[in-house]
Amino acid sequence: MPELPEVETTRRGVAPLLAGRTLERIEVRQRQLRWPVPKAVERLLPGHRLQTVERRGKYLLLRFEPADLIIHLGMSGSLRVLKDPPPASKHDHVDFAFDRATLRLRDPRRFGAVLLGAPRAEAHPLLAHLGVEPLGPDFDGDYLFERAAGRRVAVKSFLMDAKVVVGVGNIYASEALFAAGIRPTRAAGQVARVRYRRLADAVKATLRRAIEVGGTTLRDFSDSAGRPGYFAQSLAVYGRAGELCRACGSRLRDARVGQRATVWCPRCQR
DNA sequence: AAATTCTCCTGAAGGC
DNA sequence: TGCCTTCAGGAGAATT
Repeated sequence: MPELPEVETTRRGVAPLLAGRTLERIEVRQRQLRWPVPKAVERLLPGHRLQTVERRGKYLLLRFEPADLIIHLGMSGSLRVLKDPPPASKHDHVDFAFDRATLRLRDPRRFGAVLLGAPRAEAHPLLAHLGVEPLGPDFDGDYLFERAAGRRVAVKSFLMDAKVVVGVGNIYASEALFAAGIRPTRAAGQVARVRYRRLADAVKATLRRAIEVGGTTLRDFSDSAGRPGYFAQSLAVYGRAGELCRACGSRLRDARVGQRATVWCPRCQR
């Protein structure tokens, strides 16, 4: 599923191909995504040039002069740039036809979103109160420690709270907590400052490494091949419940934490 | 205010 | 082989 690294990979794939191009028309085949695709998208954007493609958390922001196009990939969304788009298949919900290529949104589960930020995405209610960027300068252990003060929610849920820090989904939260030696179920307010420093470093390292690996999907970005299961081979705990810890050999435990599948090593993580 | 539960959707996986 | 059930999951909304 698209996490921050895959969204960033998508951004890096789309930007050089489409920035500066003119959006000629939009075809919405399925308007009912997470929220209905606003008609204003089709009304305001065609005829305008795409200025930049940016990212805020897991939201992609396509900046046009009149307004920003906001795209979220949800769980199963993907974007492709197609020079010569084949006929749309069942889950190809929206096409953005630019002068040289078409940006096509595919999203089988329809948890994704296409929205309009008018005039700018930052003002949109969904983005206005987001937490800090995990790879930005404001995210560090001290920040986490201060935000966690008094919180009794599990540290994993805390780390996945977009009002705290954006873009850390289930996979990376699980992996970063393992790397930092912190048990996911521990109350957020019961984690020491020094351990939050390790956690913040682990989040950054994990995301950066995944973005690097995600770069391999860049190369075949505009062809129609499915994307590879990047990063999967280097996962220490996610999806490995019942298997043995690669660090100490203990059997990995699992439970649901905040409605999310969670795996940890009972020996390495306290 | 904070924490928990519910909700959207479809494909994959498991059970029989 | 096939049908039915369960589950996964991002994250806002609703509820406690």
